[in-house]
Amino acid sequence: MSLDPILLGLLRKPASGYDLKTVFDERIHYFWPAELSQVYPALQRLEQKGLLRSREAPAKRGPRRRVYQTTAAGHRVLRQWLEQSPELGDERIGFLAKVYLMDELGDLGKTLQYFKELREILATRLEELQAIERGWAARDPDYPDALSAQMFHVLLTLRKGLLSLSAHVKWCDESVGRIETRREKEKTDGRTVQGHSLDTHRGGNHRARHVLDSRSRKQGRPAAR
Amino acid sequence: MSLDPILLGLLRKPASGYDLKTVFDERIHYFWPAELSQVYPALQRLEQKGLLRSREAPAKRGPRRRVYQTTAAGHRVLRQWLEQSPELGDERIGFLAKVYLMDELGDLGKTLQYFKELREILATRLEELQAIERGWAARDPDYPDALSAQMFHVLLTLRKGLLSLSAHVKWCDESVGRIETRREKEKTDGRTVQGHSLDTHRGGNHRARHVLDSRSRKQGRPAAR
DNA sequence: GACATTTATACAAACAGTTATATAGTTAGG
DNA sequence: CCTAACTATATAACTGTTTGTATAAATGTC
Repeated sequence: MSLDPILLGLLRKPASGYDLKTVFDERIHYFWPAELSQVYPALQRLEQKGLLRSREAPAKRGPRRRVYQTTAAGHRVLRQWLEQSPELGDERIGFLAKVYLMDELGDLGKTLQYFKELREILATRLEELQAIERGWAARDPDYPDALSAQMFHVLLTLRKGLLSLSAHVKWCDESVGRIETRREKEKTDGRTVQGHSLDTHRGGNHRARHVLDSRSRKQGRPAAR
Repeated sequence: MSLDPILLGLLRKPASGYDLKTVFDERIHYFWPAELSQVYPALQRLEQKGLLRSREAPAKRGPRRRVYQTTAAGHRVLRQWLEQSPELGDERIGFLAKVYLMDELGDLGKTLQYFKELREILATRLEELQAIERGWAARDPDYPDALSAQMFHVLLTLRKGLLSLSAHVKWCDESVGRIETRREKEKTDGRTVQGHSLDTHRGGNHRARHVLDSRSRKQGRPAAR
């Protein structure tokens, strides 16, 4: 998927490209970041397709504003997208890729440091979301009841962030523990722990195999994602 | 970041583009999917830069193979990348974007159905990872001790997947519960729950504001990611 | 009045990734 | 012997995203 359906969803109420960028940076960036240079051409493209309409709007300060809004056709496209079944999509998780390859450094101390830094970054974002939740609760004695349909759906996304980030922080803590234990053992064992080859978990191959050894492709291919 | 450092990491042992695609589809795709049509040009580019070297290799079956391997320069670049501090990166979570906008459908039943389907997809992937972990444990009485440095790092990434997916499944279950409760209330209240506007959580504005109303930009911008 | 900041739009260039297609030798089954 | 499936490489066309730059009006402040 692309930015387009998100723009159609946000433009149920009129807004300029600049307004949209504000919203992306305040709320949406947690699950879909966007740059102005991506938003403006997208708005023009969607208007050409008839999914948005625009008008000049009086600018209180600064240059003239162009304000966009979703058309009936746009709403149809949006609903069509919303009714499709969920897909996991192709996540690219850079910080995990690094951990996967970090044995290259041959220094568990570096891995440990990496996890400690990562934990701080994740904990900071977690606190950010917790502050939002506390804010809602503080202002609304009935929270989390009596929310509008819109806010109810926003709450569901917020909960995802909270649960997900908590799990990530726990993972970091667990990893720090595992690394420290392993380092202890390295010292006691005289720093020559070699253990099993990477192939061990792939079945009892007598012929030593590297991670990259090729085998049946089709079987290994991921299912529909 | 891009595919490049991952290729440098995997090519510490020689492999062809085809071999690499196998590895991506078997192991790496959980955090970094890649297509052959992306791998081949990348290998050529990295060889031109002197980070990889290649040679023709005898093909046991099929056409001639070109086998790549990381050079000393490539290892330096890889280590440089590995030593950089972790970054969260720009995750794009399509299934969350949908939930965020799903109030458009005006039908909580659709949202409920969506979460039930999502739960199944996530639970299936979770079981996939649990099976891998069980496989390791079954074949190795000492598991998770006595792993090679490489396998230890792979274990850390596996644990991330397990904790992360568990949290996602719990989020789905929690959401299903919230939605069912809310639907009950809708019936009892005579299907006219309006609740608060979306602005409520943003502070006590007397002047009604929409999500998309523009406000100070710089403050709202996300910090370094 | 000079300068920085904010609001606002736009486009070019580069980078990253996906989909589709072409090619061709090898192996296994019917 | 034919064909399907597998192994293997390659490229073109496209889509999506990021980075950098140009422009310009209005506001605030030293």
